[in-house]
This record gives sequence, structure tokens and C-alpha cells, in this order.
Amino acid sequence: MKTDTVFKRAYNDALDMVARMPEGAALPSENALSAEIGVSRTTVRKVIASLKAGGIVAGRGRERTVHSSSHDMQRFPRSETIAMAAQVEERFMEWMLRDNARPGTAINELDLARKFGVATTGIREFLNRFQRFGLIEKRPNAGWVFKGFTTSFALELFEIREMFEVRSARALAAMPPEAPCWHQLEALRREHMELLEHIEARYHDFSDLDSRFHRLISQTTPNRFIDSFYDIITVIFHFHYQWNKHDERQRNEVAIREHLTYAEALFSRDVAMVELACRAHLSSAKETLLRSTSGH
Amino acid sequence: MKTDTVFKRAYNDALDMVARMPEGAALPSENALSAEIGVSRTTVRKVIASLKAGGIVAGRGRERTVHSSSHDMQRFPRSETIAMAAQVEERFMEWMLRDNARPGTAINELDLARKFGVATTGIREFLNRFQRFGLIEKRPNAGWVFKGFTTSFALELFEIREMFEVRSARALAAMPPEAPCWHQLEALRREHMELLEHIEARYHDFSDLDSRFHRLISQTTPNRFIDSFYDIITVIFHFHYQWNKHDERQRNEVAIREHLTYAEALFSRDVAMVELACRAHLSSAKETLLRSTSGH
DNA sequence: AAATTGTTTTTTATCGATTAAAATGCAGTT
DNA sequence: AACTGCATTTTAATCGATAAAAAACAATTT
Repeated sequence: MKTDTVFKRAYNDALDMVARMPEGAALPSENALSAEIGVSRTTVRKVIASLKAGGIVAGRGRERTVHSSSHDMQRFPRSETIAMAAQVEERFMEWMLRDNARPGTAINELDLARKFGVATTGIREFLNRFQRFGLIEKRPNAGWVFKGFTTSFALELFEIREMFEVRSARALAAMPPEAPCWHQLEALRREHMELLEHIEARYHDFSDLDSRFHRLISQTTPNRFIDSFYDIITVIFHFHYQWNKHDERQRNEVAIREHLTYAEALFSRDVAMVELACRAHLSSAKETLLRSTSGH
Repeated sequence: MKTDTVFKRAYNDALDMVARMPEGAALPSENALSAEIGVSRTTVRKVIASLKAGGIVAGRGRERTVHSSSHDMQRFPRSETIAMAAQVEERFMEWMLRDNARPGTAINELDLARKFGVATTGIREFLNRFQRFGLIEKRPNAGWVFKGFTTSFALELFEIREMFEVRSARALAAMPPEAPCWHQLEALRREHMELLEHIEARYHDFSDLDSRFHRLISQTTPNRFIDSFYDIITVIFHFHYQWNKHDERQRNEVAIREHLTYAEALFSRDVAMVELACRAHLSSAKETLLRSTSGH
């Protein structure tokens, strides 16, 4: 059956929201909550009913008030708020990157299903979606093969990434000065500088900033195939960083400085400089990734 | 439950094979048949059992002989030899391209399942795989949206295609003269010339040749992401040509000539000429596709 | 001993059912 | 006019079961 992870996540979000409100404040309307939390009104009503049952919300109809401080506000554990599909992704990436699965390993649906505690259909669905990441391959009627998080994977990934990024960076540099992208870029530049100032404490935050920086560049001239390729990059990097903490602070500091140079080049709108800065950054990112791949 | 389409296709293939053998000849070994037909020995044994039941094969163990001419050899209809997943793909492409579905149309899993006569899981699986083609989009917990076979789809597709193809063509032109790709290219060039000579009768055969030509170019310097993008191209063109017969002969003739120029350029190993011929061909292919898209 | 057939085990493809979430619709309320 | 209450309908996420196909193993024959 369908799990109620959506409800549980919505409930947790509502709790966070309520905690930020003063004692006795009026609860926003159902429609407002629905928009805020990002679920249907049906689910919002279920959440409100729960909050009321827990004594966190009182009153009914238009007269609902918040009484947060008086209760302990038990949240649902994080694991229960994640849809099966997302859990499978997480566990699979972990198996692949952390346990360093060997290239050529056969992937067994039933086996994974048991290991991850889901039905085989869930695994199949995941594998089918995951196929496009280029890390697994299907042999019809005979299962999947893990091709390995190898050197050639990283090289092929970066060959494409470089083509796409140079194309986007060039297009961005050619945008008229009044285009909104320049403001966004400036804002990101500031965020980079701030992060650099507090790098000792906040170097973990770079991963997210990195992804936003590159997405801004590519989304100025949108192309669905490029966007979809960035999904691959994002996921690979997300999990890669999660399990490879080696030299993280230094790596990130270097990358921030490269981003700043890259941004400067973009502001200068000098295509040759842009290309140079872009390739320089990508090549150091490539080196980082290469260091954690396994031969071939 | 699993359908026996693999068995039925194998059975048909075996019939074709047997028909080519002389009366009373010995049947090849199970392993040989398995390799020849491309299915497991388990399935081969089932096929042999069926052939025996139909009187087409006699004897047992190592002493099996063929008696083809004496029987009518009923084949399974084509539709029963195609796996559910492949049928769904075919029917979906048909719905999309021939019935010219509107951009923004909501895709309903249960609805499609009923229309195509399969279980919803099959539809889900297909949609998940098909996602990467950039023609549909998922909204979690709320189904899929068909984005439309639009002008912008074709433009974005060809922007990437051009980047990839120029990259591959350049790399091919730089291959040493003794590389095997030159022989393959020469063979393909011959096939093109032959096809051109009999263009009136055989213009339908171009679609396959086209796909092989471009795959040869890209596979000389393999990159899994580029290969996977070619799958998209192949599928789109396959179905597009199947439902858009307008000017087919002329279009194909033009394309053949462009391929020949392109091949000449490659043989000359002059990078500038290669790039020119490549871009010229792609731009006319783009025009063709654009003509059958629907606004935006 | 190499190749071949016979038998058993493992794994995939596919179905159908079940439940949660979302959408819809409408009447009543402030 | 926007909101709630409530019932109903539609749709997506997930499970578990089963036949087909593949793979592994064992027994035979040349």
C-alpha cells in the first residue's frame, strides 16, 4: 500500500512552523498551509486533525489557535518521512560509493529488495530510472550489471560536463547587461565571499552553493537535456561528498576561489577569459572526483 | 505473470531456421541453438519440445532430425512475440506522434494501462524509463505531464546533437589511417551508393542506414552519455519516420547525398571540411524534424 | 575430457489488489 | 469572497504472488 510519508513530512513541517509562532496565535487558513507546506488541502486537514489530537492546536473552523510550548511535540523520525523511492536511491548510492562495489557485480533485484526492505517492484523502478546515470546496464531477462564507479566513468562524465558548461558560460557572457542573471550571479558571488570568510566553520555548505552556481550558469539558456544531465552531476557529487570527506575543507576553499575567478570572468564578458576560468575549474573538479574512482 | 513472448519469438526463429535445412538433417545441439537464436538453453528446450509435438522435429537426445516440408508450420503472430514493455513503448509513441497529443496533457497511469491492456506497473516502468527523452515530466504524487513534441523540443535536441556529433566527427577525422573505423566507414559509403542507385524502390531502407552511419561516427570515441543520447535520437527518428511519410523519398535522397559528402570530408581528414559537412547535414535533418513539430 | 542432455534452483517480468494522497465538488459559514 | 466541512472520486505508490527465462548443477554419451 501507499505509505503515509507525505503526511508525516507535512506534519513535521507544520510542527516547525508552529514552533516559530507565538503562543495563542491564529493558525493560517488551510489553503495557505497547503501552499506553504506543499501538499494538498486533504493532507493539511489530516495534519491539523493530528495537531489538535496532540493538543498543539485548539479550536475549530476559523478559530484555530496554536499552543506549541505547552507540549513536547513529538516529531516523526526522519526515516518515516522519506518515500520508498528516495530511500532506495539513498541506500543504493551508499552501497555503490561507500561499500565500493566492484565493477561487473551482478545486481539482484530480490536481494536488494530484501536488503532495503521494499518490494521488488520498487527496486525495478529505481534501477530503470537510475539507468541513465551510466553506472548500471540492463541485460533483458537476465538482470542488471553494475559497471562501476570507475575512472572512465568520471572521464566520460566530465567530457560532457565541459562541453555543456563552456556552451552555457559563453551564452551567459553574451547576455545583455540588464538581464536578471547578472543580479543572481552577483548575489551568488556575495554568498561565496561570505562563505570564504567563515570557511573554517561552514565549509560543508559549499556543496549546495556549488550546485546552485552551476545551475544558474546553465539555466540562463535552458535546454532540457543539459538540465537533465545536471541532475546526474548533482546526485553524483552529493553522494560522493557525503562519503568522501578527505581534505574537504581545502578542496572546497580552492573551489570557492575558482568560482570567484570564474564569476569575475563572466562579469568581464570576455569570452576567452570565461572559457579559461571555466575549464580551469572543471579540471580541478575532475581531479577531485578521479581521486576516488576505482581504476579503468 | 511473465508472458512467454521470448519463447514465441524463439519458436518462430527456429521455424525459419529449420525451413532452410534439408529434410532429415540433424538438429544442431541445444547450446548451438541457444547461441544462434539468442535465448537460454531452457527456452531452446521448450522450443524443441514444441517442434517435436508439431511433428517438425523427430527423435530424442542427440538424435534429433528435421522434417520441415511435411508440415504447415504455423507461426506465432508478431504481436505475441513482443514483450509487454516494448509494446507499451510502441503504443505510447503512436499516441504521442500520430494522434498528436497536445502539450500539457496529463498522463494517467490507469487510463493508459487500460488503453494498452497492461497492468499499471508496466506503465509506470515505461514512464520512468521514458522520462529521459525529455517529452514527459513527473510531478510527485500527482502524475505525469506530456510536454509535447514541440519546436523547442526539436531545437534543444538538435543543439545537443550538433555538439556531440561535431565532437565525434573531429575525433574520427583524427584517427590514424590504420584504424578499423576507416574500413567500416568505407563499407557504409558503399551501402549508401548502392541505396542511391536503387532509391526509387528502396528508399525506406535509409532510416536504418542513417542510424548506423551516425552511430559509427560517435562510437569511434565512445562516451556512455553520448551513446545514450543516440538512443533518444534513434527512437525519435524511428517513430517520426514511421508516421510522417511526407516527401520521404526526396528527403532520404538528399540525406544520402549529404552523408556521402560528409564521408568524403572525413576521408580527407580535413577538420574544417568535416565540420562544415557535418553541420550542413544536421541542419537539414533539423529542418525535417521541425516541420512536423507543433509550435513552441 | 569435452560436449551434450537432463534436472533443479534462482531470478526476472508481469499481474492484480490495496491503501494513501490528491482532486473535485458543493453546501454552509463568516 | 474566501474559508471550512464533508463526502466522493480519481489517481499514485506500494505490496506480494506466480509463470517464464536464465543459470547452475548433475548425469550421460561419444
